[in-house]
Amino acid sequence: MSIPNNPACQNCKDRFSSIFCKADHNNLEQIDAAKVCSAYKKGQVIFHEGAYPFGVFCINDGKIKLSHSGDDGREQIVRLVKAGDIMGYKALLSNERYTATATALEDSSICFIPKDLFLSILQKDASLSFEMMRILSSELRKAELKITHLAQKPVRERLAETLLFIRETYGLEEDGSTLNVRLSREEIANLVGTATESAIRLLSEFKKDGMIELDGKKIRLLDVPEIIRTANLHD
Amino acid sequence: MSIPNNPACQNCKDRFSSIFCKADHNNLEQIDAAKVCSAYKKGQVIFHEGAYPFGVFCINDGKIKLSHSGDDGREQIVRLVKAGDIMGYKALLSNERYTATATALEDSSICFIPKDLFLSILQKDASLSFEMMRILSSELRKAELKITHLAQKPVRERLAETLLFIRETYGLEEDGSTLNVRLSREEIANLVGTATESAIRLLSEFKKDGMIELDGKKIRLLDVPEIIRTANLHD
DNA sequence: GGGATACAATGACATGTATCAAGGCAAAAA
DNA sequence: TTTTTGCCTTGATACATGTCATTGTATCCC
Repeated sequence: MSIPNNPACQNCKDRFSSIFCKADHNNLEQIDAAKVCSAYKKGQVIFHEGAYPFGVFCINDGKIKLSHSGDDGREQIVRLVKAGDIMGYKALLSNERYTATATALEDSSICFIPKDLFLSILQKDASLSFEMMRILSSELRKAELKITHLAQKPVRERLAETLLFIRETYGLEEDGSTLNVRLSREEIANLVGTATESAIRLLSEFKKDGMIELDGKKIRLLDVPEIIRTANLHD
Repeated sequence: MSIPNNPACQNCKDRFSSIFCKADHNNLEQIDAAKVCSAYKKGQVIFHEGAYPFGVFCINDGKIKLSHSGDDGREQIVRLVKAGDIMGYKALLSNERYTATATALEDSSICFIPKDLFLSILQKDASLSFEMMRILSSELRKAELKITHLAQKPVRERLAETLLFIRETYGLEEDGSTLNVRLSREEIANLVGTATESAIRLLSEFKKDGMIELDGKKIRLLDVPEIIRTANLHD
């Protein structure tokens, strides 16, 4: 299933960028003592839509997708998660079941922090809870923007926007142009909110127009300014 | 512009349902002393997308829409606000400009709470900030569900869903079937995320099918179970 | 290696929805 | 009243996009 290995939070390479960077030192020690870190293989599910949350997950290393599954079974990816991010907090805070499924996009190392501890520290540590609010606000802002674009922009623009979003989230490889994640065409489509075939067709167009280069699941962004123009980003 | 009238928070009819129901009594007194309550006419803008926030707004009475304006000028309604709700907190917490415009759907009475006071109380009052997180989580959950539905459901289903959403938010009139708000066809379309003409056409269909009754801007829900079925709600 | 399986790509087609245009109706203004 | 204005409504049309079907192409496993 998953191999535990417990790196100390105090040495976590993301301790300065994650939500816990603002946390009190004592609290960080408590978290470190209680957390359990596990390894997940690519494709493995960390938690399932509909299940009850027992804590939050903090990504030590790897990449995760969070997705809803619609009535017809098609999935909609609602968030991409990277090292240093936490996930599963929404269900925990609103005391409801998970509304999304978390799946590893590559082999990942993920820490689990028990519910009670996380909530009690949130009660005590004002700067941590403030940081939590900042994260929630920012996610909400992104979600509302996505709603507007889904309602108003054609697929072509949304695909271009999605490529830029992936770059922002996961960055580029050493060559400075290849997106640093491998997604299937279907996953890209589920991120854009369109049919797989449409995503494929438009990616081919983008390639023909010299905006991108395709090599299997590798995507190189050749002409970012043109992609930005295609995305029609004035917002 | 707007006529100030300052009802005491301690007697506010929504003090038990709003976010402040969990707030400490001392803090509530502070808020009461600092807040400014104003009256807004229907159609009046409370704050504008792109402006900097100086505080949060708490609805004393009335109904408000929060909307993004897309690139082409078309608006997308992202939230409906009612008495007891607060708005403008997202921009405040993430320390950014407003991403939406707030417009009164009817004559409303709205209190303004200055930024510094709100933030400082949020720092001190753990249960208030916890309540704030609950609200944010819940809004985020709704937004993500909307994203999935926009991406996957046809307009017909989304319109049915929107009618149910309006009922949930603003409730019904005394007759037990008329939606307790007057929205233009354009506003309904901007809530659904479709063209005005499409919304009109589908409303006519719903009427023909006996699900609803239309009388100007009044909408009566005649057959709620059938509307639920049309909305295809299994989620 | 060679079959099997999953994924990618492309074409043909159907259709939901947006867009454009024109007319109707009702409330407000002159 | 008549005019004006703002919405609502309906029809005709075009187009983007989803769906279905087929072939090609890697990748995995026995």
